[in-house]
Amino acid sequence: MEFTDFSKTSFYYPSSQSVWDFGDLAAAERHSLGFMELLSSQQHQDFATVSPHSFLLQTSQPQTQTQPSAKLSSSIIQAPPSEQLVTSKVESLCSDHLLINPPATPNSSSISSASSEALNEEKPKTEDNEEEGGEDQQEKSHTKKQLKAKKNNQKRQREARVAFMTKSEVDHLEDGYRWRKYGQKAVKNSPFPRSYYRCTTASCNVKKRVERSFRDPSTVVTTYEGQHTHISPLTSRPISTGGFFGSSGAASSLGNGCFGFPIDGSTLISPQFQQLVQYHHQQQQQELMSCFGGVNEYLNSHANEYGDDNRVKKSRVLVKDNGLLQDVVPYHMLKEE
DNA sequence: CGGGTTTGACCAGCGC
DNA sequence: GCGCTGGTCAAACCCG
Repeated sequence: MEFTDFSKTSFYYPSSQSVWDFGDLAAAERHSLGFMELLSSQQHQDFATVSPHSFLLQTSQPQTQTQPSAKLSSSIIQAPPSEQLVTSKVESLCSDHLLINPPATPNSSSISSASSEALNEEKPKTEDNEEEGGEDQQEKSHTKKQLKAKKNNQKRQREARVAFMTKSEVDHLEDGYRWRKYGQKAVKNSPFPRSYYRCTTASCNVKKRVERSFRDPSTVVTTYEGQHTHISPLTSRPISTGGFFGSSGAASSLGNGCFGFPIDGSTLISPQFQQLVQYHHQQQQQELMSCFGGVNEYLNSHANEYGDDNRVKKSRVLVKDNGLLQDVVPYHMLKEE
């Protein structure tokens, strides 16, 4: 099995409600903020999901096409619920690419409403489909309901989306889940079509769009919508043996973050990202230790900037204690400290 | 034969 | 209202 090299992946967070036009990534980048700016601009959001890697992602450096594969860059673009586009383009000190994950189930009202609608869509209570049975019928009725909702003058609200860019020659990147393509559309101002995929798992309505950036044909933009309601069918490794956050949907397995700060039920990390990070981690585990050293150094030197952000403090302390690193990093590596 | 892909058609939202 | 665009459907097709 061959997994996507997510070390070359940049992450984006389109608004849950606004349609992200990836044809204008350059515009998004023009609005990029430094990572610290991103942090400060997100004070209203729960940033317990910030990883130490992210703290390392401070130096801003343009991403170029000619970038050698060994030279990695990372982008974080987040569109907060206010629909204000906040972007951050950062580069990792340890050639890493991790994102600050905005709430998969955000506190904001806009996304929360989207989530609740998604729930309603998943478990609709209608009179239409009472006589209908089976998956197909449910899907059809689901569509009917969508149409009905639209007719009721309700703007269709989308699930929270997460998108990321990956340098790859392959359009459809293996991410551990099984997808069924259900559509393809030509993209305006782009010679590359956009493909639409749906998770093949029954009762899981996660979708993803895959398109190639027309500005950088070597870059594939993948946008996930929704959250998996199941564990990745292609992932069998449990969290304790190498997963960053554990498998998607297994909230109980998120007892500790890979970076040392605890991830409890209120910590908002989307399953997609957990999965991505998991693969990412498997590839770059070797680099972690040096990264964490940098994290603590950085956190200490920027303590004032973070103010009394308990989450930052917590991560700093716990990183020192290795946290779940004890699980994911070979013992001898820890001992070498 | 089952599951995935292709592709034309359809629909809704949005801007003019 | 009209046209454009994004998103989805579904029949036909492909493939192992």
